Amino acid sequence: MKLFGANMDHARRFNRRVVLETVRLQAPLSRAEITRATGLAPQTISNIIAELSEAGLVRSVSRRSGARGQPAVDLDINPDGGFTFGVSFGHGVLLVILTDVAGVVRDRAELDLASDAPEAVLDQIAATISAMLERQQVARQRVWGVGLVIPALFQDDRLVVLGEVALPGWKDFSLRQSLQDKLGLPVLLENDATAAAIGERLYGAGRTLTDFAYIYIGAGIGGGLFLRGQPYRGGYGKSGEIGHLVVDTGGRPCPCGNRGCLERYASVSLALKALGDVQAATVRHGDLDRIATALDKGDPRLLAWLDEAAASLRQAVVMIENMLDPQTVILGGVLPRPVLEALIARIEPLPRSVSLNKAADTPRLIAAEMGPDTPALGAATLPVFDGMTPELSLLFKQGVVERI
Amino acid sequence: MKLFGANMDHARRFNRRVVLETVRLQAPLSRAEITRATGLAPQTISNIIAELSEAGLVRSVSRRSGARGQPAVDLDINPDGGFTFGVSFGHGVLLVILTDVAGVVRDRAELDLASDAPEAVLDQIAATISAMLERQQVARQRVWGVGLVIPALFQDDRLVVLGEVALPGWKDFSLRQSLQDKLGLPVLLENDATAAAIGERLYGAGRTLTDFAYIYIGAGIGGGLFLRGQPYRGGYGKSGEIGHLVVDTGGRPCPCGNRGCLERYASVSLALKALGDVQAATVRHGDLDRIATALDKGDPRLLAWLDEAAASLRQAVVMIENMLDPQTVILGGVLPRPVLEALIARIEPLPRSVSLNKAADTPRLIAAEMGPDTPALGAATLPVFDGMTPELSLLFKQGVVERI
DNA sequence: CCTATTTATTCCAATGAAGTGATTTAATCA
DNA sequence: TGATTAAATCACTTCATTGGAATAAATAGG
Repeated sequence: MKLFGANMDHARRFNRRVVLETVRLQAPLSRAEITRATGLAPQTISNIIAELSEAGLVRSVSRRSGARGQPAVDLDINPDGGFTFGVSFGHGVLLVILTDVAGVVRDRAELDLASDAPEAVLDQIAATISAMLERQQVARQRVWGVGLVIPALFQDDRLVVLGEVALPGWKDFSLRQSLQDKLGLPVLLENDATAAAIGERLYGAGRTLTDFAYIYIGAGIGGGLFLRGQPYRGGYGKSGEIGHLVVDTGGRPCPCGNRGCLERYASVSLALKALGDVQAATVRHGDLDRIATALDKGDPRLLAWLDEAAASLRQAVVMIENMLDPQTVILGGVLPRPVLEALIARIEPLPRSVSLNKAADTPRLIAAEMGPDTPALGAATLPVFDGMTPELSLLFKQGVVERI
Repeated sequence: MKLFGANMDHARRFNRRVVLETVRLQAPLSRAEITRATGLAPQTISNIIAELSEAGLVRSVSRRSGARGQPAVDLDINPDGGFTFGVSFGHGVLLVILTDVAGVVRDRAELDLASDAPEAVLDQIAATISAMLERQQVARQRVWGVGLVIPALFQDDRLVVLGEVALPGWKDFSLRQSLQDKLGLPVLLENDATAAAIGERLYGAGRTLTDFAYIYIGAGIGGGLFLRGQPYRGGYGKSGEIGHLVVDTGGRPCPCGNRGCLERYASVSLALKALGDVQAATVRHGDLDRIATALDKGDPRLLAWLDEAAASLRQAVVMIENMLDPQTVILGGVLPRPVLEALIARIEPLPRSVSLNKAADTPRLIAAEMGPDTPALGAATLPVFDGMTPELSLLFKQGVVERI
């Protein structure tokens, strides 16, 4: 265990990020307001804003009026200040999106995978990214980085397989480094649930939260944790494997070796199976539409799945609450919004837990705000998070994305 | 959500703590070694050590020899640099211990509570502390603070009651502030499990760990989390309520309203009940001896309890692992060491979880190193932790204990 | 035994970050 | 129109870390 000391340069970078994050979360706001929010001196804020404007990350939007005194100049994040790519990949579909640092999607491409081999996939990603940059007239040096999301767990950039084997040939492939070398851009790798949690934190239901758990419903079930304002990845980078929380002692057997795991009751694969899909291990966009339609029509097979999924998720939510006492639990994933809401309606009311007597203004369970593109959107937020979020300990190890 | 900026003074205090913590964990070591460990310049370390020696927190112990070059001067923490009190209180017994900053117990007193009223208890604590200071010839200004541990959860220094009501009259009493005013010393309040986790982190099985979960077996079951090198208290300060993790769906009813909670299978109260104790809601020291004796004699009633407790704890450990992927899980509490070890032996082998394929050098489940005095020992470490541990975010809000 | 080498530590001045206090700017209020 | 209020900036100060040179004290080798 090594503890690093801080110097002025660390403090400097830390403060730029504090200011940037404050602007991002509370824009529009003035220099004077940033001063009050951060506790830094007005002069310091003035200097930092000058630098951030110079770098094109922050812009002046308007003068305020109506109050006494010199009118405040409102600032916000300059959307053209930077761009990121989000790549989600899994189950035969490759989704690439281009967003700006304000979180607006600028371009989007959905492709069928030509091959399952790692090298071929990376080539396809690289080609798509180049084409998008060309089409949108974005210079490569204005791209902060590329987020890559895969529905799996990692340790040191390599896949870790817990239950069934998903992707043969990928296990010992250093995905992140290979793509980074190929693109000449910073690449960040994350599992789907954590990426989704980061996305919700930056632009969605978690904007103002520091501590929450994200339950990701995809082909399987994943969990992303945000604790003390930072994603929590655990001692070895594999936290949030809530799909294997036991919600029914002695219940259905799971490939992980235990019985009654959450994933055996609440995944999209199971919804598809309930709807009569034989090959439900993979989830494609059309499948999600079918689920939405089934809900619309009140298909009893889907309703039965909903009930079962809700019952098991209810258990999981209470476990998460009792263990972590989060501000809230966010339920999300690839499910269409109406299905998600139907699910939440069935999960409630929640049983007693430590979260019971908390302030009433935060509900215990809320729906994620990003839609079915969540994995790619979450991926796209990774470089923004890496380059914007203030966390001293991260500044000690030179981060992947450094823009200020 | 408010983000604070850093200034030179923050960096300064942060660095003193980094150095102090490095010395604490790796002593004996030289200035040059601290330089390499922290990444700070040799001159900086020299200055900081000069200051810390001046303040009496660090001392030179010896010159090293045998190697080339100017011999290094070994440093370590000066035990006389400061003192703390640990007070644990619950179930009719008050335990007060005096320790130095190196973690050595200097004095100890076990008292029966004269009364259950808050004011009377605080008076008794204050009197005991004054007597100890007198007896050990320790000046009050050399005391960093007092840690107070109660087997309950808090929110803003007030008790929060989840299931049964434990202490009538205490619910709306501002314990910490009252005792602090009475003593004229910084007082820190914590629940038993979190305090025990902090204690293990500073002086016990968690010395070199940054991420672990502590399962506290007392009258009930509590959990303390240590994440990213800091205790994790959750969004509202009530994390770690693992006694109410459901380990047996539809199992025994629990006062919390659910069924099959861990606490219904694995607490010391239940062990006592199994041994025929009718009034098992409270646990006294004699009770623990009885449990140890029962194990010694192979009492089948205790063995049955051990098996049941082990089965439910096994579930809980796997849940914790899958949710948090900690470096390890520490099992501790008030149980005598042989009983704790018998329990661990019965919990193993652990089922599959994300922790399965981690580096083999860290076992998945280990026993706590502090004995039955754990609550008070943990309490005593609270001021040390507060005054020594480097965490920038804590420095923003003026901490309770400030010694450097 | 003496000198070169190695390593730890300290002296002194430089750097560069935030902070301070006075000043300027630009609005509303009366 | 002048007083008041608040935002933002200018010129200068403060101070913790840093960098480079110097010093101290041991071992290694001839």
